[in-house]
Amino acid sequence: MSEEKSLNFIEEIIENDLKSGKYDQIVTRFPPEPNGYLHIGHAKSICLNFGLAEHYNGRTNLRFDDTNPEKEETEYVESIKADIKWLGFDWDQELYTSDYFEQLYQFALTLIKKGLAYVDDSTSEQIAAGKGTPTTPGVASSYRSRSIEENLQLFEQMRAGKFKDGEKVLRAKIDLAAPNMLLRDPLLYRIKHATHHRTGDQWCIYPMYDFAHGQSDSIEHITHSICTLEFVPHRPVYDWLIEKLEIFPSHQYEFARLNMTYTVMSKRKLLQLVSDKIVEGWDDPRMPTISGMRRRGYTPKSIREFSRQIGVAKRENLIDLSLLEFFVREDLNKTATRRMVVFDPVKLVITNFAEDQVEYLEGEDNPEAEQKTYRKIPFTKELYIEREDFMVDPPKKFFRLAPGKMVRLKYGYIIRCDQFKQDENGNITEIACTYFPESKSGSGDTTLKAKGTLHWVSATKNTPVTLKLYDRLFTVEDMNSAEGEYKDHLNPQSLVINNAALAEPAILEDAPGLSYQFLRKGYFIQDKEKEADGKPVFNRTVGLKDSWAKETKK
RNA sequence: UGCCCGAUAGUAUAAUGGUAGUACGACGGUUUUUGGUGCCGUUUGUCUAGGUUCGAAUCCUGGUCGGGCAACCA
Repeated sequence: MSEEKSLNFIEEIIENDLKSGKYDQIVTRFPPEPNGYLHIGHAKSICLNFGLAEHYNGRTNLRFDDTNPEKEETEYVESIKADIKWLGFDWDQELYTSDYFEQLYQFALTLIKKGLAYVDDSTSEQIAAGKGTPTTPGVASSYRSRSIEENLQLFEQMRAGKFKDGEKVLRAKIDLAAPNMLLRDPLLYRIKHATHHRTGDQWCIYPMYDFAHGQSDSIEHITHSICTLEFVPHRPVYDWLIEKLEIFPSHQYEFARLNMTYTVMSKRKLLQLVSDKIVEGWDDPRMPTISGMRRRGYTPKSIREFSRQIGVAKRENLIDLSLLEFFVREDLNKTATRRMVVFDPVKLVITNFAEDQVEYLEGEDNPEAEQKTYRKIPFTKELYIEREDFMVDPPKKFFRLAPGKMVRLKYGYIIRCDQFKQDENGNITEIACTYFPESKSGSGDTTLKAKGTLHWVSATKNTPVTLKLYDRLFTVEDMNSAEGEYKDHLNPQSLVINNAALAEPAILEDAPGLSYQFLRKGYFIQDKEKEADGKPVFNRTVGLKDSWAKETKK
């Protein structure tokens, strides 16, 4: 980290706290609720929390915020841990808010004994009504004036399971006229006779977010508790509880959550996409989840770089998907193994090449690599090229194959198109070419020149592959302000399957998990699933930039 | 009509009272056995009205616009 970089507002706070001696070491935490899979928005938070601790020699706890047994599952715990590790971060301690249930209960007793909390028998409707509105103060329920002894007894009975769900709650006694609605006696505990993924049936009362998060931060001596903007109005509650409980003063800081074009980022909506089977699962490559992006071929580095570049601020934002794509291309360009795959094959015959001859050409695995490695590519009389790479009557700027024109076959020879065949509908069925042996790749011969270079595969020595071409899940840029239901804007083209593609044979020998660039096409990664007949499936991570496509649109 | 947060190119993000910069995008050029990559260049910005000051994106006041807050969710 030698480069001069300006600080974001949280880094400024930390540097000041370190300089002033307020803290010797910073402690952050990443506090996911295990009720869904992590998405790219969480990745921003993970990079922030873990990155800060890394940079300032602090530490970061992973704490599962599991105070709502009805929504939380162990499956989610495991996926969250795997995603954080995959992103390249290590937590100091693995913790659960449920580990603190006894401690939190004791905190609640402390509050009651101080006359700062009371058991309320009102229904949730009555409580909501009693809170008033933003412009009118709330009114106290008759239970607000219960004695400390009665509150203590009732709260113990709540824990002991004497009451049904919703019969009673514990509330803080703060200020029913506060302009901040959250200060109007917020709920601290509710009764839920539900089985918790870790504590089982040990508890039937569960703390609310407000009574769990800040206290957990305090127990762990978190110095900088970083969360998203929607918790700003909770901060006075956070501070009030810490003050009244006289515990370690953690502080909360808020930043704007990540929004991205053409996608949704709420766990509720993502869960719906999964349960309504609009996508295949949480790790569907179209999902903005970490696991989906991993399956799609995104790299941890590209996500970390993306998080760094988007910065941290307090203003609402909507980040261009193209920025994420830039970072994954940047990373993959340096690391992806090059292979040739013809997506839409059309036959090409080299008329002056021997019938049964197979010539093995050498192809660089990656022109950007410092240590060059090569693979063999079989070259034969009959080949396939991309249908779109041939035109009978091409426009001026078309650098590809056309009658009488010359192109280079990548890693091979320059060829000239002499003839072509068409069916009755005008579709090209075969192209006949002459090749020039002296133009062989690497020969250094420069007498012949070709403007374009095409990728190709042997017609006899290739392997069929399935290609899954993914695109944005939605058709609307800003899904937050899109009219109607978000499901109205699903992109019908978000997945296009190509069953006709043919790949060079080297692809069968490659190590699993390799990132590929299919030459002139895009970045791909092999999917975990194969076709029933064993045919490999490749997911498109992102296409290559295509200035020809842009040109043709003009 | 209460309280809170925010407002800098198309999108993000810097400038911490002293030359408005960076990245992505867009556009153009160049190199190239990937119409990829690399390299070079162009373009567009301080929400508004006052005030303080030699000097304001920055400080103050009013307004406008955007977001949030009245879950036994987090």
